[in-house]
Amino acid sequence: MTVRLSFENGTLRVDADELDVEWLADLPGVEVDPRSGTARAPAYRYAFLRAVLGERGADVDDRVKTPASLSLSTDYDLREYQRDALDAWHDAGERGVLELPTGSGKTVIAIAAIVDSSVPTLVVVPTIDLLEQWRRELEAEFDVPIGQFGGGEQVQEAITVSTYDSAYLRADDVGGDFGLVVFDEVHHLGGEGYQDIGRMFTAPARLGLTATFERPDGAHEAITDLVGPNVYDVDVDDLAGEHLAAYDIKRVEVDLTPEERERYDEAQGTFVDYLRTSGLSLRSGSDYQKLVMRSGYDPRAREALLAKQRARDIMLNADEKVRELAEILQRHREDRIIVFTAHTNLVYRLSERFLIPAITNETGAKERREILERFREGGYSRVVTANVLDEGVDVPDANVAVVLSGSGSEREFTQRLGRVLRPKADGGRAVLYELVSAETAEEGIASRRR
DNA sequence: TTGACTCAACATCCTTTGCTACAA
DNA sequence: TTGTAGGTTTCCATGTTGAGTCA
Repeated sequence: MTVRLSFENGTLRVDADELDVEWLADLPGVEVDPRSGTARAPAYRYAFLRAVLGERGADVDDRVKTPASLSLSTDYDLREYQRDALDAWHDAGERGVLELPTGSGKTVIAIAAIVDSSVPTLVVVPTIDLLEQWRRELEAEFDVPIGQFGGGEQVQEAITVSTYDSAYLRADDVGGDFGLVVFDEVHHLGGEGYQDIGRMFTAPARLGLTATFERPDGAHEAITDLVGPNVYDVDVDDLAGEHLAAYDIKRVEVDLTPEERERYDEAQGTFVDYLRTSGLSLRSGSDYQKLVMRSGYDPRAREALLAKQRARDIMLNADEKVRELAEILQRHREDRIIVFTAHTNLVYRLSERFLIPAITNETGAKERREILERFREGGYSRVVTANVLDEGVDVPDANVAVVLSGSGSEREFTQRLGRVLRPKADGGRAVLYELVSAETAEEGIASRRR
């Protein structure tokens, strides 16, 4: 029996000369369409299916484009932990996720992996900014043209960098063309739509890079299926002091003003009252999701959610935080500071009050570049931002971070901390201030992210 | 080529103690 | 008796991004 494998529209088509439908359907992951009689499997099962067919003694007529090998080399000298991470990935059969802190040189490891594999490679990244950074790195490192999907360009080369969005749009087409896919910030692959990217490529070798693999919604399990398990992780604290700056986290509790306290208690009370009287218990994010759905048809649920929103606004944007920030700015006159908030309104308030340049999603690309450039050169020593600079942007190094407000996300916190961890020329310590409104739900939020 | 716009997608959003029906 | 799963169906608000369209 000869089995033919081919890539077709993001799936793997499985044909046999004497069409034995039952035999085909018995292959793991293969489904037979009863009308057309064609058998298909998700593209990412390609390597696995080849192995199974081999075990079952079938002849395989493999028409998936076999990626030609490239001749690549690199001058990079890997640090010990980078070498260990790469070895762990090889030992896992070139499938898996490396969890390393921001600034630990994930790109370098990926480049070494590309050299070791020397097959056509797609690098998938979440933002245009990262697309450009990767492209520059790869062009500097390799003597071959680098392709690009995204940011207004659609050029395929043996080594191509793509945004997640473009990879999703092109997967139908090019899903069979690569031997290795590198997913930068691989936690994004857990998004419902993005998971398809992992499914629609045949690449047997897969490398995921992230600073925080686990997702609160559990979708890292899907990533494990698509890319491989977490095969290596190193913690910030393992590298701090040597490869990253040593740091301190200082938590500062502030009180609400009497007027804020009154409004907070009233709003939070409305929310808690609703929970008590509706018999709804909130133990997980999905419970909260139920509440949101309920708010679609239950006016009391809607009012409860709006009240919760008001309570959040009050505690996250408390006046006393602004006063505390003034002191911190005074104390760190000579330092380079990034201030983070959860809401853009507060960003603009702080920007006006302290004359600090602001960056939010509303800041155009050109202005954003200019501000960051001046920050890099020292013209500005402070920047205030909401979530824009959390990830996927090349932010010049600072040594003080002030988290005025944030979410309970461990990922967000890790990324913000990462912004001050580049090793300091003078060997100095970095510091992160975390401002928390006392006796509010923010205390819970703050402990969740740590 | 650029800028302004729209659109779809993604992420976070939650809290400590309880009701009800059903299966083991 | 004890333990466990649980429903309604597309979703309150805010922040952010990339792609696409059009002038």
